Amino acid sequence: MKFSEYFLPTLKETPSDAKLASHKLMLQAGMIRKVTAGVYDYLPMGFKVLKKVEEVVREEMNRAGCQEVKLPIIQPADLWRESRRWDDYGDEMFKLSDRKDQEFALGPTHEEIITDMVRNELSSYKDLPLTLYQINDKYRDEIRPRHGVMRSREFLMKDAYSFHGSQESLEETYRDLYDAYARVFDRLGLDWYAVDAPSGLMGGSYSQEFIAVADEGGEEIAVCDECGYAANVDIAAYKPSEDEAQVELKELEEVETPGKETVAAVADYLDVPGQKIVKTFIYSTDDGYLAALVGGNDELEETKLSSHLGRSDLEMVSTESEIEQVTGANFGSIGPIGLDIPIYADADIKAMKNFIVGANRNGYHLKNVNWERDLEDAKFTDLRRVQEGDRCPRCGDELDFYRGIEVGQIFQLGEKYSRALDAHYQDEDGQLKPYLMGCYGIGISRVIPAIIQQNYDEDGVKWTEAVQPFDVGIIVLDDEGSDVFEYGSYLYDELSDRGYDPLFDDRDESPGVKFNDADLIGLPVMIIIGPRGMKNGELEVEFRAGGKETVKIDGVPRGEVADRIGDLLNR
RNA sequence: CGGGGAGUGGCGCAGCUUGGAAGCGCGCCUGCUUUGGGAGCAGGAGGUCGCUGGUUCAAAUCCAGUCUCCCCGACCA
Repeated sequence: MKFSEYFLPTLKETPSDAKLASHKLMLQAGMIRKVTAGVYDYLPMGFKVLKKVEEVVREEMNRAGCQEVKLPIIQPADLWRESRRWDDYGDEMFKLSDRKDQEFALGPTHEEIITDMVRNELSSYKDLPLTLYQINDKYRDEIRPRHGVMRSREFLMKDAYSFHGSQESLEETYRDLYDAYARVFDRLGLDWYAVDAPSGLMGGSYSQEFIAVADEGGEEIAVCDECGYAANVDIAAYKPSEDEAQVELKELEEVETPGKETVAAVADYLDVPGQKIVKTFIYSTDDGYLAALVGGNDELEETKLSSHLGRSDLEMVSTESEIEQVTGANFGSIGPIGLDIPIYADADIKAMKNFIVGANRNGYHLKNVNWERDLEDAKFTDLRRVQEGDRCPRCGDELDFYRGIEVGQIFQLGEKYSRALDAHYQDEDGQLKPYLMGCYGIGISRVIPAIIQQNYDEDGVKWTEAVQPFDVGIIVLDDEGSDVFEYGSYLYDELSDRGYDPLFDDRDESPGVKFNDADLIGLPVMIIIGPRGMKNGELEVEFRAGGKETVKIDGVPRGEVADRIGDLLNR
């Protein structure tokens, strides 16, 4: 490609509304332009990179035995009503209607569509298993789109769906797809972790996310380097504390704590460590109230509570009047003792003795509370968020915490959609059974900012080999008609003929502009041909990753120079 | 949805407090000079000041409403 003919509008100044490096660089390097919040144009170079990501994914999906299809973006509301997700997905969906007032959605995902497609065709166990995938735009009316194509409302996703007659088959495909994903992200050059994940709106039993490590990422994960345990912090488990040594159980005692409404204030007032206090949260459900208890310095993880209880109707009681009605006290003094509601306590505080809770009487707390005597009905389970210093639930080694960008997620969905959509097959005994399903997504468009976020410097992008938009740049530092330009022109043709993808910077621009653009757009190698080098009988080859080579051209046949450059490109 | 901020040539911004000729830098066009890390000189094109209404002799500027966008948070790939 000749730069002068390529639609590659680089920006000297960085757009003010971009904060993240990947967002800035994609705009500056002329890859994307914003159309409206969360919706972007891909310019030629951006699109080229996008297609490279897509191709890596497609190759690995095909290799894993998946078949590519193309499903519609416009989807009828009826299908979504059938799966009951029309309301569950809610405002997250772009909804529209046609001239007859028929309702539709722009597909945020395709479980309904694909299940509908196969339900009339896969009628025998002999047809299973089957895995289909597509690479297609998805639409989600994000609450807050941000960081360019990192979180946008229209985005390109690879989504695959598998159908099975047995859990074993589902698990086998799940493992195969896991392996395929590992190959994809390795090939793309990402530094990534696969972590246990909540399955959210998709439903299902087991799910893992693929997280590209980046400090600016929106996901937080806990990882054990010792045994390989890795989980999204929303569900990450920890190893509970050991029982405190034999301690005498002291007498329960009500103490005055006037106006002390926070853990810190109470701890300070009573001169005890904050962790000695147990926090109480009251939740309402369709079937009444319940209490959740965590340590004073811990954070209740609602995801854990709701998945432990297996219910999605949890709502934390957050108005003064309601909390008073349930406990008889205001927020600063609520506690579990004397409440006639189920009590769930975090496993980590089970070992505590003689601790402190609110007295359910304004301005008072209870000291020397003990489970076996005062709260014998409390049920213990993992309820709190993991935190710095926690130990691995499997091996006890200390957990490491990272932030990252979610680039993929795989789910064992089970029967959720096949049941809802009445999608059955007949097994060997002639029994009608719903398929077991899995689904597997990769955020193709999000992979690009993830790669950039892991590979850039102050000058611009440093592409990984799998997605680099060009193999090499040819920078000529003289105008058309000069020997310099002519030599560059020759190398451009020659390298193209040899199967490389060069960008020939033939623009009438000053050297500084050309060098800076080359760095910005991430040309992995620059071949620099200028009058100065020409005079010395040489040209320079400069690597984006660092390092420089000089190639002698004086008296050397051009073909040999091209050979030499080819060697340098291949190393 | 809560909190903060911004809408002025393609991009980045000033002007608004105190109403009175729409400016600056970059980019763009023409010509000449330049050419190894974002060149110089000269000339030029380009703007419904987000939108609607109001106040006023006069509104980018004051008032009211409205739309859009950005940042932080709760949600999600």
